[in-house]
Amino acid sequence: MTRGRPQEFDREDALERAMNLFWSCGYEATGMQALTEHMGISRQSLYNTFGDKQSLLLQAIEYYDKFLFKKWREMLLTPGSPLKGLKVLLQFMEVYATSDQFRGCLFANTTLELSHREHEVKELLKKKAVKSDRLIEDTLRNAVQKGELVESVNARALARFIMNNLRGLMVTAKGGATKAEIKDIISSLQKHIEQFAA
Amino acid sequence: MTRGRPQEFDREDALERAMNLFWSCGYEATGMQALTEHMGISRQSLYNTFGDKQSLLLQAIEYYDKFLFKKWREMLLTPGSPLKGLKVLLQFMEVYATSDQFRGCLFANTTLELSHREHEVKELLKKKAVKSDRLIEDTLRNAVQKGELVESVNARALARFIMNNLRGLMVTAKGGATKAEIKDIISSLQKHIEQFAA
DNA sequence: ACATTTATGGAATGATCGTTCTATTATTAA
DNA sequence: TTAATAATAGAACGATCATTCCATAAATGT
Repeated sequence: MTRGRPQEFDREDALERAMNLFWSCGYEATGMQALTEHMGISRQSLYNTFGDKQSLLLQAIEYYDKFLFKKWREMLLTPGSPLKGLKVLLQFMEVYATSDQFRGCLFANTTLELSHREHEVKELLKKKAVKSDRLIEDTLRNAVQKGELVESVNARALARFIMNNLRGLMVTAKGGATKAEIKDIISSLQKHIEQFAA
Repeated sequence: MTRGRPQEFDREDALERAMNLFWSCGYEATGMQALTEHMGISRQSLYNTFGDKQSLLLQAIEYYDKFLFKKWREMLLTPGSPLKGLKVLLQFMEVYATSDQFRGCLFANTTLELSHREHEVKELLKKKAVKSDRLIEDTLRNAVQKGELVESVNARALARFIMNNLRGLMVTAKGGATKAEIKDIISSLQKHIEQFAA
């Protein structure tokens, strides 16, 4: 069917590298030259495969989405108990926020940098934010169903509250907060959730 | 004493305009040409008075600090009761986060955009973050002293938790959250605080 | 009058930006 | 072989970036 020379580089690999550069440096600070070098492909191949810079960012965000939610789902599901899964996630966020390799969240970074002037980017990020909220909300509903949380809990509001705290953590941690500060925040959030334990 | 032509423009006015531009557009997206136009002074005057772009940003952040904490202190103090003052502040943040003129927080915006590569900027922003935490912490201690909060409350941890939520709100709101989402978050935060009411 | 400081406008710097074009080579399917 | 697709390198695009230099005019204190 298809004719012509096949693609040599792995599209996913190149995209992952682009994602990492956007994640580490931000959108404006990441130049096309740095991208080609870090992705290991030529300028033409980049434009042919991913389009212009903004289009590449959108695809990098989608890749980050896949990458992130896979990890989140693993943490939320594997412990068997939804509430324990949530604690694993929060514990992981604490470790990440206090690590030397911390570079925030690509969603949060890009939201603050671009959402006010790039409508297409904003729309995509809005969907991802809703998706995050839903994932936590579903986890909370599972916890209610398994009798781990009281039925009177407002799962949607609590999920939004938790996600708001995680977004805040991305700012607090990037601002150079100490480990003690991060621990205080996660600990407070844990206790807030335990309030609704059955 | 001083000889020569006196400065014609008002330094504070020009700085406020610079702050507003950085606040609305971000650091990288704000060009020197846009700054001179919006500040109403010539390029030379800008460099003579404020130094280079990064130096101008640092001064704009200081101006924002003055501007912000003055407003916060007013809200926290005027109602007479520390706890009521805190509620006024949270209510104000809810209104701001759901307004059409919302443009986030200059501290948060700049933290995510620059703190990972501009050490001097990061240091300054770290100080402002600590200052915010302290302001809330002091308010909470006043509330304890006035018998509005139980003595067992960990004022420092709670202050950090509140500030983390406000930072999160700056991301959540910029991501295009609905008014219902913002209300859920502020409402949850209010209830969390009321937990410690005496 | 004189020295000093500021303001203004224009030109120029060198660098980098994202993007496109051209030309050449390589690898596939028909 | 031929047509089609992809890879690479290099040049060039026009635009914008932050910054500096220059020349000139205006307003001050001594």
